Amino acid sequence: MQTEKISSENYKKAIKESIDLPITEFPMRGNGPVREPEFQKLWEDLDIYQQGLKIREAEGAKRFILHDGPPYLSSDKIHIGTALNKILKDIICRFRYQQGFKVPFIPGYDSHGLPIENAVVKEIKGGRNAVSIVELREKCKEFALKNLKGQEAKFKRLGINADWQNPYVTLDPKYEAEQIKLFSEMAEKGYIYRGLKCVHWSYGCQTALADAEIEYEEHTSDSIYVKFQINNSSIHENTSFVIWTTTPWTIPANLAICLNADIDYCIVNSSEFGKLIIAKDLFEDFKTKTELKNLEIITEGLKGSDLEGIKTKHPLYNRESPVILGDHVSTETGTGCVHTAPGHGQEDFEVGKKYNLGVLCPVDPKGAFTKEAGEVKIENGETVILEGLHIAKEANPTIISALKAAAALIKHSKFRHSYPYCWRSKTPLLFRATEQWFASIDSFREKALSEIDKVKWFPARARNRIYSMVEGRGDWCISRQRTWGVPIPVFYDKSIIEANGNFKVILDFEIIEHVAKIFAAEGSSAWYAKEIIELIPSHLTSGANPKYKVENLSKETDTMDVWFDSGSSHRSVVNLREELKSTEFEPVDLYLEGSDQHRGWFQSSLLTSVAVNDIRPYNNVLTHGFVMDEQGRKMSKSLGNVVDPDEIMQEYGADVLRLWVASVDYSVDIKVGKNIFKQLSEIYRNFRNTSRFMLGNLFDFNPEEDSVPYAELHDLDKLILHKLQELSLKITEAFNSYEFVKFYQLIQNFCSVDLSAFYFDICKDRLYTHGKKSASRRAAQTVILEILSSLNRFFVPILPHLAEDVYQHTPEKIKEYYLNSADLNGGFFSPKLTTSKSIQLSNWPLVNNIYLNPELGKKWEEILSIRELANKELEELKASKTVSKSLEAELILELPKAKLDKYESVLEDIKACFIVSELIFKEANEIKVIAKPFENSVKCERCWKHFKIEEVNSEHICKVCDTAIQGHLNNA
RNA sequence: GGGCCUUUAGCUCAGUUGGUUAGAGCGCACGCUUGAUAAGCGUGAGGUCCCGUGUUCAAGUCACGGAAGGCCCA
Repeated sequence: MQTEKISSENYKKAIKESIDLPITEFPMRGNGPVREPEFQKLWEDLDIYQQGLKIREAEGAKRFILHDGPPYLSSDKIHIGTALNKILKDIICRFRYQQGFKVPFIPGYDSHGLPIENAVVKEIKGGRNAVSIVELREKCKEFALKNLKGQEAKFKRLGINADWQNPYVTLDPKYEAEQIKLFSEMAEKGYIYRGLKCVHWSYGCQTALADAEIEYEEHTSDSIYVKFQINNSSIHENTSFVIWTTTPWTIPANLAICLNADIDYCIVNSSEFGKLIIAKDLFEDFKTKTELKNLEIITEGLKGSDLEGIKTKHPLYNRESPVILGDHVSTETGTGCVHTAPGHGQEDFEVGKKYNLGVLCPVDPKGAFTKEAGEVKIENGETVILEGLHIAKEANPTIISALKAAAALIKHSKFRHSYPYCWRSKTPLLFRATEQWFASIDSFREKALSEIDKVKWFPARARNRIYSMVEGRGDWCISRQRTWGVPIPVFYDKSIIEANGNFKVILDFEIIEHVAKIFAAEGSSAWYAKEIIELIPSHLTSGANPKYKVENLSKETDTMDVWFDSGSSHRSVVNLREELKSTEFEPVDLYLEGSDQHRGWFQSSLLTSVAVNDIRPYNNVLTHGFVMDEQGRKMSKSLGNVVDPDEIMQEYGADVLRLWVASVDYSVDIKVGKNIFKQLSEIYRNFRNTSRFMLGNLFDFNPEEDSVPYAELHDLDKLILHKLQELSLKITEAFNSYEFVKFYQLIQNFCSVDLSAFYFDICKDRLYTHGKKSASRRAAQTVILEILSSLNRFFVPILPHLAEDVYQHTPEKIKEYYLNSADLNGGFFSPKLTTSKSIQLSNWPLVNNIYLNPELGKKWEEILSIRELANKELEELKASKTVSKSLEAELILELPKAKLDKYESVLEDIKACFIVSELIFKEANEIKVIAKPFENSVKCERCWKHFKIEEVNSEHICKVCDTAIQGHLNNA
């Protein structure tokens, strides 16, 4: 041995050199915007998605299916809400994978519908009529697929792990083919019918409009008060109901007068018009508006319900207009007696259906009266045939004149109000009853409701929301008068006119089967591109006595509601894709969408699935709220508070965005903004630094050789392992119930309170100064590796890039250990893996029961509360400037006898834990901590602890440090 | 206008069946450290529990009314 020969110079040099500071290349800052794409490239090169499936396949794992709801392809960018949605899905899929499930995730896109059609038409010179339907649809397809590429790039940038090679798109020919088969099956069961519905109609464009295409503008209408005289009633002789309307041209379509059962009506005597019935609350208003003199109420106390069934005479025609009741009638304006024309208003239509009034809609698509409007006598005694008169031009003056002639017009004036206009032709809109296709909900409503109760809803209140919607909803109008959609595959036989005046509908399942084959091969544009004869199996149109005569047929021009498109995905995707399908149709594990989808996809999927599969399409449904700005207000361009996920990723990276998703209670609306991301990036950095400290202190650790058995660990080590297991339990529970905000709070607390401020701070002495190979340092490293191996994997679902970064900077010896230790916290990787270049394929850490030690936890809870007291005392001491750090102090701990006995054995641990140089126990009745400067002590130049002079050598080095230095010099 | 939902510290969240002085982490302020250093440690200051009324010995918690905000409808 050369010990005695070690020169004082070498010894002095070794004081610093022998200190084992952390060594790692792992950067403090993530620099996500630059480095995340590098990790994503690695994953793509390794084909992590397919790899994962293969591993689980080899293990014979159970499947977990989260079926993606398709975002709409109106833009090549994604909304922050869409980012939230996809990140949540990704977190869940990654977690389920780690738990051992086989998790196929097929991303989807919704590609048909009005907004795309409109955006495309806007770009066509000469408007929509400048191109053929097939050309227009081709442009729509190109537009949608271009946006798909854009959105896909954003989703990948978010780090979403999915089958990007094979997404599903609703315009995919196979998708469309399955969709019309589903339609056909519903029709076969008798769930599809053709009926009337009131729609916003633009006579300028001669088309029905969707809500999004309506603009409201100031408009001057003819406001008229009209009396409807009661027929042959002994009770109310010479009495009339008074209605008010701003659309005189709908008077010919009047079929009833609607009152509210609960409103009070009165009879008013007028010198000019006889006795008039109006709502009592509107008497003053009526008097003012009509400027009628000498009005007086002669009878009151009549309820609407008292008047139901009275027959009045239509002022212009020889027909009756009965008094009916409806809840929509109010006393806000008018007379409380509502002119009811079922052909020209949704509420009128609904109430008319209830009373079986029928529907009269004597207006053609161009806005002119039809023959049905009949003829009226006007003021000069002339009879005018209404047919051909336009409702925006001659119709109103003519009707008003006729009402005057019939002595039914009480008052005519002009009325300015906001009125719906067509966004394109800028003409005022009308309500018009039109023929539409419907799915009859009543046929399977009960079944749908009972299936709702078999689904587990997160949060639970979602169940009530969708239940009441399905319970109360009317039939589903599935047709749209649009070009960019899946055609409704039916024909009309023009040679046969049915009782309702329409052509006979040909809904032939054999034809649809044939059309589906064509769609599957060529896409649904074939409906427009092909001749009718090509769309029908030849044996139905040929021969001596063909079933159909092609020359008599015409194609349906309506397309399907896009909710029918996406609502078919259980059929077109789940039941079609090899990796998703089951032998019998089975509900998938999870649907996860925004809360607006209660009325949307959750419902359309449920309805079509119950209709054809007789079962719900999902077993669990998770909903999230909407993303608001930092004040909790809705984002809008005009407010300038829109948060673009792309900008966030450019500034902070995807992981910070993902951390945001995990940091909030997404079951309600959530807030987002600059300050929130600033906060999050600080938390993210804390996670990095926690990981960095662990990596740095494991640089020389070989788990195979250096690990210290549990029994030989310090109390403090056992304590933190116990806390790690508690954390693991809670985090796993939180993930299982999709409560990621719990993960966020727990992991944050653990990293900053339990690790950074406690365990790590205390361990630094051991790690840095006890000597590389000392048992105490190896014990701390053993524990730190346990923590790292768990934390690294906890981070994978939420922060996959950070987790990968940590893994890539993990010392090789440790990576080998991960790969070979199948028993490390449940196996770091699958035993089926022989190499792993990525942590993305790691398994979820299992709780290690050996480490659970509640008794120890309880003991240390007490000590930690004393630590708080000690810190306060030390702080005061520091404030008095007598010491500048706690190692310069000594603590006197006064304790009751019982605690004294308990703590005596771990005195060294407690001293380390308080980070002081001297700790003295004293017996007392009360717990008390006294801090004072450690008098007459010298500082060990190496570990900075203070000692009595006789405890250090001539170089002012303590015994522990001396041993470490000797060890260092002997190994050098 | 209707249905469903939200409101606790600057931010993100806890707060059991009503029961001491409403908690945590972060941020902030002040101090320490310079051996996790564009880091780390300690201490401290922050609350009209959205408002009002009621029930109760006692209300963040229960009831009723309202406000603001959100989603879906009309």
